[in-house]
Amino acid sequence: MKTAARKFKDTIYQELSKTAKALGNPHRMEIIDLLAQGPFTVETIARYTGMTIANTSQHLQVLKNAQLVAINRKGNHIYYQLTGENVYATWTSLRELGMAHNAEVKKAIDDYRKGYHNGTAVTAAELLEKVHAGNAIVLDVRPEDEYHRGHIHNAISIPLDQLEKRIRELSKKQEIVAYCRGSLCMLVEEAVALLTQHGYKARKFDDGYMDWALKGYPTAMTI
Amino acid sequence: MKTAARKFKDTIYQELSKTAKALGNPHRMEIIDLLAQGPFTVETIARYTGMTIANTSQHLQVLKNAQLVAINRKGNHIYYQLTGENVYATWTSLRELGMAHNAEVKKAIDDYRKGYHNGTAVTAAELLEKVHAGNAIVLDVRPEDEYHRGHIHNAISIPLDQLEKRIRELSKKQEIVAYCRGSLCMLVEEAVALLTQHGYKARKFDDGYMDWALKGYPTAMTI
DNA sequence: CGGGCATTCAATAGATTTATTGAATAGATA
DNA sequence: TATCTATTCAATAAATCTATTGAATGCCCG
Repeated sequence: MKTAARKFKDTIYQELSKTAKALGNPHRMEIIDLLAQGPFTVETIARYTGMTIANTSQHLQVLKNAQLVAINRKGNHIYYQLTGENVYATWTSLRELGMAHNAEVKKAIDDYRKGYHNGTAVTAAELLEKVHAGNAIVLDVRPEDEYHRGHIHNAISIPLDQLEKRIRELSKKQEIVAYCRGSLCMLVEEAVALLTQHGYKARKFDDGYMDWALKGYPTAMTI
Repeated sequence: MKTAARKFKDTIYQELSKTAKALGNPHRMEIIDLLAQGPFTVETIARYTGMTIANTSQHLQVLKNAQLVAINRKGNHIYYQLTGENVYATWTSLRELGMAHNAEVKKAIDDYRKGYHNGTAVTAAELLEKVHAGNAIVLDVRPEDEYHRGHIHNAISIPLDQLEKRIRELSKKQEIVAYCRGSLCMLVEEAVALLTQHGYKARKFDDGYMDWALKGYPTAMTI
């Protein structure tokens, strides 16, 4: 026979583990990571993650049941978004833990970054100084709507997929510091490689926008 | 064909989800919660969680493979312990998230508390007043070492497992406000029930020490 | 060296999770 | 009202996770 205390604990841990289970799938982790940038439709999420629509929807239902995401109808589309900042905070916590304890993760990131030969990254403190001094072009290479929702103060937006054809908008004389979402987002690597290749003085800020914003550093948004 | 970027993401999310998966089981969550108190043997963990030894061992292997716990031989026993503070930090983050978003959890805690018929809890503001006025005994029922690391200003320490035999140290005339860790810790409920049963005027402060300290209310520590 | 004890391993059946498929639904638009 | 479109549901087979059992391992101590 179980004591009341045992039953209580069983319930609590059972319920709490549901949250962790919902996060414990690679596709759903990628979805959380993506939704941290803002609300997206099922179709967009599916395209980003390379899943079928039906499969994506199914994973979104799991996240919704665990109260990690919520929906928001707009016209013919349904936008999914995180239910709160604490969802992203927990995902960050898990990511940090994984990155600290899992050698495979470290190796994969290292290998991928090394493949680009993009030199060392600018630190947040260095970038803050550059932003204040105004002696560097800060370049946001994320998709444009993510830029509009929030970006580093004084940054300009050229999404990666437009960078090649719009590259003349940039100056070869000033240093360019490019950034994207951060941590696991590798848009910035491709951007810096492209810029360097075209003779620009480009460096990367690979902490990304989320980290910058979380530090309370200056941001802006356009409406 | 998958792009290099897609392969990279697959690897990363696959690996990161392993950590979340390891945490995504009620038994393993309880083990993590227990190991936060310090190292324990398999047998102790099994007894505490109500599992068989073999099953406990199996879950511990899962946690070990995910690098969340490590072993430490001592004589004939093997002690399991968390591999770092960040493991507990992540578990805390998950717990907070679950408690914030999961109605079942809130309800279970509520119901369990109600089962003790310990009356209503003292709010933090009320307790603050009582502490200032000095017209209540503030009683810390956590294990003694936790009391020493930090406690509510002017609280006295009688760990729950010593309360029955040391109960005469308390006065029946003054109101007693007991507290423990908070959230999932139910020591305080048992303490108040015991005190009431012995004719003391006891109430509970069930936010617990962590909440009190986080509010910036007065605390003290002994060395 | 050998008995005893704590822990792990291996096998298995039952439960849960996952991706895929094609059909169903619910809002918007006309 | 009928049609269109984005999204969800339902069914299924394959994969993975879980608890249980009993046997195997490895370490201590006499």
